[in-house]
Amino acid sequence: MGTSGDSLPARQAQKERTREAILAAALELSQSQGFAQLSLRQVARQAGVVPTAFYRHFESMDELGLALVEQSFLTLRRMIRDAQRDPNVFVNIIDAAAEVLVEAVKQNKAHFGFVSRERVGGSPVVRQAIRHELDLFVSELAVVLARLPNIETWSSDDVQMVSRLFVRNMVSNAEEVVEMPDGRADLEERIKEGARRQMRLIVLGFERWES
Amino acid sequence: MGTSGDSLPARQAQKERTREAILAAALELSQSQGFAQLSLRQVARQAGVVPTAFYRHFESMDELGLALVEQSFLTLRRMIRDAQRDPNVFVNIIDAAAEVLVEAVKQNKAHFGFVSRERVGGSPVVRQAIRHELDLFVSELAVVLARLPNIETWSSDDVQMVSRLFVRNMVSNAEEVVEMPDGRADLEERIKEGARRQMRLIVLGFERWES
DNA sequence: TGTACATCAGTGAACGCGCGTTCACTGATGTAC
DNA sequence: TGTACATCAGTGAACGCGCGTTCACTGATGTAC
Repeated sequence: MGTSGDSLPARQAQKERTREAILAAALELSQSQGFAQLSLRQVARQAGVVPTAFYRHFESMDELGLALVEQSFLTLRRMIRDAQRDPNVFVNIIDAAAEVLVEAVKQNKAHFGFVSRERVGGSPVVRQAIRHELDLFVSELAVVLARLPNIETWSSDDVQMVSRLFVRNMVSNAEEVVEMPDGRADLEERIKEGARRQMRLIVLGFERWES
Repeated sequence: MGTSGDSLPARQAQKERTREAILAAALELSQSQGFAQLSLRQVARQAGVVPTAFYRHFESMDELGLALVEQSFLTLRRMIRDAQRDPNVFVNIIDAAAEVLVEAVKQNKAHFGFVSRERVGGSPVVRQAIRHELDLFVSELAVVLARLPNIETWSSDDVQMVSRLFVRNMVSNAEEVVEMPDGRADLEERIKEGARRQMRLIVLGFERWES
């Protein structure tokens, strides 16, 4: 079960390539129109394939949507994993997190845009899948946060709530980065500064709260 | 130019009623499907009118969407005006705000849901109109906040930023209330408590920040 | 290696359907005298 | 008040179009011998 193109029988490899083309086509088109507004035929056209070929890969547009949710959260988790390895995290976790967030979103606008758009605007099935993944993600982030020096003494309820706030702000900031016109370094810096402030606020507020 | 049904010529009054029926139909249908997914014919059907009659009132679905944006922000502004008159505001502004927010959203799920959904998922025209209204709203709220005892000494930049955070959290909390199943008083209380905490956090954090 | 058959990803024609928009219309409401 | 005409909100038929889905198909890839 190789991940991509390693020594599969030619037929399976080609099928895999078409599947990727369909996913990429849908992701690309959904950036301007929103996934929920896409038609099966539009996606097939963009993927360079006849509409009926779509059914060899997905039962319906909803199923394709779920595959994109999965893809998007893989991207998101990779971002967190990379961030944890970044040595700057040990110097100043908040500055590093703001930096990583903005950079990762910039480089994966399609996936982050997909999540933030379809989280509220998508079909019921897709919307629910995203909410579920985000809930999971809040819990996963809570585990990471719980190990941090400033936070390790907090109650697990408080950590969960901070995690929820962080994720909520992450989503909001990702929305802003996605909407950001290209080449506006000033806007980018403002968003980063905003993200830093918000995180500091949350941590400061909670410390004082507890004391 | 009476607002509703007061002594207009019968024909105009009837036209106004049909217009309201179209707006109500679109708002209702958009709760399950999202406004961007609605067709003109669906809206006309739900409004009890033939598709061509739609054009007597709106040039296109986009124009109807803009009318709904306008309606929704009238609702939002009414909420803020009522909240300012509420005597509890002088006792504990944060608790009062959380209470008013949840109650107002509960009673206007359709409008708040419309804004939170179409803010990211709508057509470009509608999306931009909502962003513009929200920006205006941040500035308006900043004026209100600037007069509050705890805040009156802050710089206007800081007030603007706090206003932005409040509005962002308001939108997030409104989303949660809209998604809340009916009759779950426990969930409602949790959302309220969350909103109170977030507002306290923001204010506490900012106070400490400035000191 | 070569042959005969099986598999199956992608094709292309066809279908019925709801869509947005046009057009000429109808008949109740409004206006002038 | 009554009549003759104007206005115009809503009607209903018609159009061409893109849609999702079905079906029988093709031809390259895979397998058995």
